Amino acid sequence: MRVAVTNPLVLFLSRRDDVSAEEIAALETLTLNHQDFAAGTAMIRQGDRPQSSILVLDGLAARAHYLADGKRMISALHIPGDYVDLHSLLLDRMDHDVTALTDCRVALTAHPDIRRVTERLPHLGRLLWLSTTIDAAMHRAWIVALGRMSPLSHMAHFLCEMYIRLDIVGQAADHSYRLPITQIDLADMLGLSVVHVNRTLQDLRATGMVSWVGPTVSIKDWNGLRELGQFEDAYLNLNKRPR
Amino acid sequence: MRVAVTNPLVLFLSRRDDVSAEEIAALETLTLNHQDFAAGTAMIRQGDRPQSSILVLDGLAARAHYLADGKRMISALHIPGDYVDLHSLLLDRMDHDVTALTDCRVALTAHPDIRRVTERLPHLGRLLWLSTTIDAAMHRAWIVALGRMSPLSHMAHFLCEMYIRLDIVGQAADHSYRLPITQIDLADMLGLSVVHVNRTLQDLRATGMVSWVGPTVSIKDWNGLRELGQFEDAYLNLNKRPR
DNA sequence: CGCTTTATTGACCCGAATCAAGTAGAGTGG
DNA sequence: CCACTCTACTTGATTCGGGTCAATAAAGCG
Repeated sequence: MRVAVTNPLVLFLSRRDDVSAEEIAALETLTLNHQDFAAGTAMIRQGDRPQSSILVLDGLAARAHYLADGKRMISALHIPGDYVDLHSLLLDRMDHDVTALTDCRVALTAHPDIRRVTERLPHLGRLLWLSTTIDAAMHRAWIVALGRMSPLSHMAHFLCEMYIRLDIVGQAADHSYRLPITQIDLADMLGLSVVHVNRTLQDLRATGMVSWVGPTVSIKDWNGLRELGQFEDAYLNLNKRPR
Repeated sequence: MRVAVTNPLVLFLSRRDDVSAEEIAALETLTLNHQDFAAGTAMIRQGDRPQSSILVLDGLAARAHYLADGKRMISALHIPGDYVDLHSLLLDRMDHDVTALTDCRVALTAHPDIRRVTERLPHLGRLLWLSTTIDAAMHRAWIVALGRMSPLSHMAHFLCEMYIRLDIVGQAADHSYRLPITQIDLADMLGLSVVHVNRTLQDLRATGMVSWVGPTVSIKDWNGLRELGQFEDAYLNLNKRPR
């Protein structure tokens, strides 16, 4: 029996810098402890003080914030290869929930182990640091889209981002990928009402640039969608270079 | 003549963990190289590949993103003690400008020097990593406010955040601080039009919770403002503990 | 003291929220 | 196998928050 598919975190990091065999081995050891979460369940809750960090191996997870009046906002969507809460290694308490939007398989990585690895392999430490700064860059892109883009452009931007990110970890092909999320989830990512998301999605489909049937997104006109969403991939740091 | 006021970065870090004398010395050495920027000038531009990172010593700096149609969005406001672009140590190219909103004095810290320090003093390295994860946490708080809060609450949240952050680095007293920014800048941080910012500001003043005269913000009713802005300071990681 | 930038106000309009109702699927169980 | 239920999706009507446009007042500032 073959060893499990390549660790998606290795794919994520390898896209940005060379990852040595020793570093890969360290990551494999770090991510041995798997766990499953059913769609809709919370992996971590606001206020928790986790002793380990969660790496998504399969499925989609979201960072969810709840307001006093019950409103929800999703500040990030995480895919396989994403370290959802690596920052909890350094942070005090979780300032948000992490929720499984679909059934998820994750790896739990104990904080002391991570710390040990980063001290033994400083370059790998920097790569992990890098992954949290890419998170921050994605946050900024979302801020810009929330603050200054039309819903239509925002949605286009979101679909572009998801394509690139999923492609890197081998979950997209031919400008097409699975995105099994509800319009409710999407509304909470775009900061819109569900009704308006539905209408915006219809407008987007009407452009012919994208089809989104069931869980499958297919980008028919990549350049058009990129332009509509003013999507520049620079913030995802896709260049392979020494870090 | 006395040595310059304590490095605000040391204040920032000391609030979150003990910083040893050796670490402070290393930071002082790192931040010797000062430079001034006039209000309105760009310290770094989108697309740049900086060889050093900027620490704000005095003044206010913003991360500014420009869209195709000329719209501007500010994704973060930085104050003394903030490492504006520490992430450029790891990232490829700047995905945004860094602009001086007021006259600024900064320290330029060369990337090789930072790298060397973090390898020699891993704990200090983690503290710097921590500062970038706090940036990310602030980004998330802004995302939530942009997506799901009313302009009035958003503004209240913003003023609460600024008070806490400025207080930590000794730039606030008695719930009062200097915030010499224009309503134009504020509009680009809140994702609103200038006109609406002006009106919202009047509404906020009308609550009596805040006065903002000239450059001076005075919070008259901290608890009221906190509640209005649903401000929870957890995301700023104000607990001093081992990191 | 002009000149430019910022702050303020009013009129008008449009985009997005809200409210309400109905449709379509996917399970579930009798 | 079909009624029942739950959730997600869709559509229409209405309301309202916030944008846009335009004009004026008030600061800064060279």
